[in-house]
Amino acid sequence: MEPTSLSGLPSGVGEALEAEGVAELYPPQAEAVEAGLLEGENLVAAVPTASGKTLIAELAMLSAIERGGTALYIVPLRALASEKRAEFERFEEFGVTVGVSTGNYESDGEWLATRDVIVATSEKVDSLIRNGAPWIDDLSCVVSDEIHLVNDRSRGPTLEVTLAKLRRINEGLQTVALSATVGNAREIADWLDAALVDSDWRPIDLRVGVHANGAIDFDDGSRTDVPVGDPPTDDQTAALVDDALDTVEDGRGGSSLVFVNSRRNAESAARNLARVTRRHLEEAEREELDALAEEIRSGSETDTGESLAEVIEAGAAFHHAGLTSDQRALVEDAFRDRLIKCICATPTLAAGVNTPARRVIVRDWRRYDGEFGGMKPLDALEVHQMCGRAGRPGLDPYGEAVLLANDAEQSEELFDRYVWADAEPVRSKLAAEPALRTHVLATIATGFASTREGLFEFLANTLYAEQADDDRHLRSVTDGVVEYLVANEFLERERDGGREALAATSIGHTVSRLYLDPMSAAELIDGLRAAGGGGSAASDGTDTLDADGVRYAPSEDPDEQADGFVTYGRVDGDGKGGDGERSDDGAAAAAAGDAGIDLTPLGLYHLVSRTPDMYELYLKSGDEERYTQTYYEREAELLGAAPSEHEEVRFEDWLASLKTARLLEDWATEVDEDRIAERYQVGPGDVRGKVDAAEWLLRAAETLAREIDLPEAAVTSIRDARKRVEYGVREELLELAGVREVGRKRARRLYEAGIASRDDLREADKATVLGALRGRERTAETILENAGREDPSMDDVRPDASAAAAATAGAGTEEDEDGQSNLGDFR
DNA sequence: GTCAGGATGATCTAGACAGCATGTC
DNA sequence: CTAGATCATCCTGAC
Repeated sequence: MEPTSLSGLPSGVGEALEAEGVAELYPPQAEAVEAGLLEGENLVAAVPTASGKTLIAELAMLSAIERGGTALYIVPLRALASEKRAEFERFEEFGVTVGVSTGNYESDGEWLATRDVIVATSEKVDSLIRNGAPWIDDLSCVVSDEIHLVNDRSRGPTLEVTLAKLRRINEGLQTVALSATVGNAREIADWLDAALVDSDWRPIDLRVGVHANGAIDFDDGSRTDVPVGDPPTDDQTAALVDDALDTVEDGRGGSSLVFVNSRRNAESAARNLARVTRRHLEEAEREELDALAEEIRSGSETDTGESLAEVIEAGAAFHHAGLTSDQRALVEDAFRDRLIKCICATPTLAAGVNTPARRVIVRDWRRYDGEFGGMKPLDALEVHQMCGRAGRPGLDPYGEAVLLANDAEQSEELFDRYVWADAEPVRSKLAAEPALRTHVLATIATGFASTREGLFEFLANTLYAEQADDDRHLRSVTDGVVEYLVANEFLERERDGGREALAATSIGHTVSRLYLDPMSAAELIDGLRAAGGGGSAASDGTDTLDADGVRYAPSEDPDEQADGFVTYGRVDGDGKGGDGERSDDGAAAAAAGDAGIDLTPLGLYHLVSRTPDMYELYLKSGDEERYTQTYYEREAELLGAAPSEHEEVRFEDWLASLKTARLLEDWATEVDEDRIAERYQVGPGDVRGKVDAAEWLLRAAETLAREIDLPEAAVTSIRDARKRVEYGVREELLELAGVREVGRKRARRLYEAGIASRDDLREADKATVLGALRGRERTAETILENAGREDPSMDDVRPDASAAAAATAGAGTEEDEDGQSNLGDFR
């Protein structure tokens, strides 16, 4: 089937595809077309990675657009959204417009409505539905990429529910779902009332094998010797990477992708393999790599950045979530450009953007899992996804995926478990409390259901219902969740004649729209109420707003306390307990004495850190004592009642949150990034992640504080705390850091040079500004312009030396808690 | 006295979505 | 409490 013979596409598209090199549709693509893809039929395509799934999606969307409709493309990761946008934009010459909507990158809402194709993450789509984005109603085609992720415990249910909602809103909606090859594609197709294309076909051959005893046994029966024992390739991985580099096509050796099970392993393996890749570099490559390393170093002065730079110089790299998104993108691009010869990665890369390699090496096939209680073998699906990264279209005659085994016995096990095995079936994870908590609330708040029965009727459209023998379990979890939501006043029961109806309260609507886990919202509300809505921190002493003794204790309705599950996270008592005394029974004494607890940044950071929407920091050895100590010292700042120290698990969580809060506080007091990374033993990417999450949650907290009528001073405290994490500065720099192009470092330099505000920037002596900015004229001009200065030009201005000196001295203004380790600190 | 190298014990463990306001493909 | 790799530390034995 040739692309030009397809009907129903915008004119010229067929020819354009042909020009791209699509002479003939791949068999699965042709099968999809025969199943009515171009006529709006539903379709599930379960095919291997890189076998033309994207074209299937494109054909569906283009034909929908040709019929006058619009399409939505749902991706699992933000990084994939931009990748897909770039891909789809090649159809702009046919008048097809593309827009993206994700959490951190949003095209204007109205503008989006004019796009033909919108790319969004599943959470964003869910959020858009909750917030009533009008264009959702007008969609004619939805494509869901990587739909096997409904199997994911934490994020799968959202995709499942979102698809159910989209299909409910618009009965005629064409649904196209793309999946990896899974055990039960038929079931997914049945759920979506779709035709099924289930195929193992690939455009590039993939050979999968197991390496043991110096040779790879491939699934096609062939065997390749790759001896081990010749330093510096004296381990399996190194030997295989070396071997791949020896197979030269068009002048360059084959690249490898190594999957390992921890960040530490990724970094140490990269160091090890750098010795191998280094020997395969040419002079020109060496220079380019040096430039890349330099870019990494200038981007983030952390240990992680430094060790990444070091291995990059040798043509290797590691890749995991501790890297910033910049660092990751840089590594991915350089690998695609064939400059980096080998990446050692955690599973970030298996599900992420497209980074094919000549050879994939699955070094570790077990990973620690706390719930499982030990090292758990990876799912076959996961390993298949990794292996699917082997084979670069147009470069490799075939891809090779190699699993590593210690001996013949293990080799056999790996063949059975992964090489010959089919991927596991996808199972809905919807019937779990955390998932239902948020989706039940949203379902009612957005009017998809208004009674208990209505809820079940809606949930019958999910994959869970398709798979479950009966819905008793789902019903019982749902009932429990409804109780929880009612007890926390997110939902209320109404008598409507004889029937009992469910409706979202005003707060419930807010929580749904904020996209918060209701449990996070409950935690935030309880914490804020327990604080008594005191004025802002000692900064200005205006505590007048709570002078009337207003205390925001929770309601004392005894019914609410009947069930531990229902009242989880609520604060008992009347808020008149002793002065911040710790309560040993978990009740009472939440609020402090007469002055009320101020909302300090640390208190707020701790509050947001203990919500389920914040990923927990791990307590390492020694942390338990360290943060117990911190807890005693700063107990008065923390909001709400601490769990008793005897409740070990909950108390540990409390300390872990305190650790996160301290990290955020460090960030908000201008502690250097590398210092933070070292102190908490995290990567720069983790710091950014924590800061982003805190920013988001504090914004939500601000809205909730208004909703529950806390005094304006409390709202202001929250906003200031939020801005301080957002910019990473102390209070006095908030205004400066709000100026575009002024970050935490420049703000501090300007401040030390005597410039403290936007007005100062407009009025200040230019020589001072230039001096503070270390003589960078372009930067200084841009900043002055952004601050609204009439005459930003720096022509003929010479930097003021004393300002430069002050700025430099001020750059080290961080608190030092290590004390003796820093004798040079004269402050 | 020193140092290589083995035995023992301690330590640690993947990932990443959302809001909102601006400026950017 | 579960597992396994890695790393720090201590110990041994050879010189």
